[in-house]
Amino acid sequence: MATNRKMDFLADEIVLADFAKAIAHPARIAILKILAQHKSCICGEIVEGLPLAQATVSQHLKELKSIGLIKGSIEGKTSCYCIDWEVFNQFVNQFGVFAELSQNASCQAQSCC
Amino acid sequence: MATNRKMDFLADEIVLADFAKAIAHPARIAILKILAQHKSCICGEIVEGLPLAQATVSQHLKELKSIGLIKGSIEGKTSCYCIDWEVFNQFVNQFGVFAELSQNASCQAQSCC
DNA sequence: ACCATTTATCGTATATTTGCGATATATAAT
DNA sequence: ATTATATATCGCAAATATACGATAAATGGT
Repeated sequence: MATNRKMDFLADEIVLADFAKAIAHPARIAILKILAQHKSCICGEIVEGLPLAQATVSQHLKELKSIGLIKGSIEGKTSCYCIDWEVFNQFVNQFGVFAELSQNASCQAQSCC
Repeated sequence: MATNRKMDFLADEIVLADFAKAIAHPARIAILKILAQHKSCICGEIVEGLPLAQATVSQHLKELKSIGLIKGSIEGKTSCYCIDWEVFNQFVNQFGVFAELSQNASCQAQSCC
């Protein structure tokens, strides 16, 4: 059981779900907020700002980076991260899909809800 | 290990993460798309439209309902679901938080990324 | 060269999510 | 009342995600 059915869905559904999954944790939301506030690269400050161990924060950063929401680069002894706003906005705009579908809907009946 | 640190975060971070989690699965994205297209209550048609067993779809519907993204009501022999657009839009608007933080940021340095 | 600092990765324990068959429940039709 | 249909819930197996100590790797300072 619990065989992975992910690939039985449409590509854009998977993409949007993966984006949602990337931000589906308060720590990752908090990281994005910190990065947005600083607008540039801080490093161990992210660890300081979160109630989690360094290893855990590093793991969350990796996840955000792997989906492209943040960029990272090594600056000497430290690592710098920042939000890739282009990618971020691209994802957020995806939510417009639902409103579009809603407007094009042929059946407008509102029978029960 | 893996003790739940969720409550160590801010309320709005938890709320946004929970919303993201609710849509962090292609099946639930697909369900929302179907509901948006029909704009009203369909029932077993959701099961028909997905590559998953009825029990599994019912579980996904329950998750979307529990967070308030969809509403459901029983219509005789069938169940009807539809998107709660008020709640949906409320959540989507939350993403504006990041852009706001970014604009208010005192440190605008873009040293590395 | 040695040490302190910073960050990434590994290994592992635990928690949560996902998927589905089986079954319960509720209604409609006969 | 019996049966068929539609949906929800239960119980469990498998898959993923989360958290963190330990440790590795890389750099800068002495």
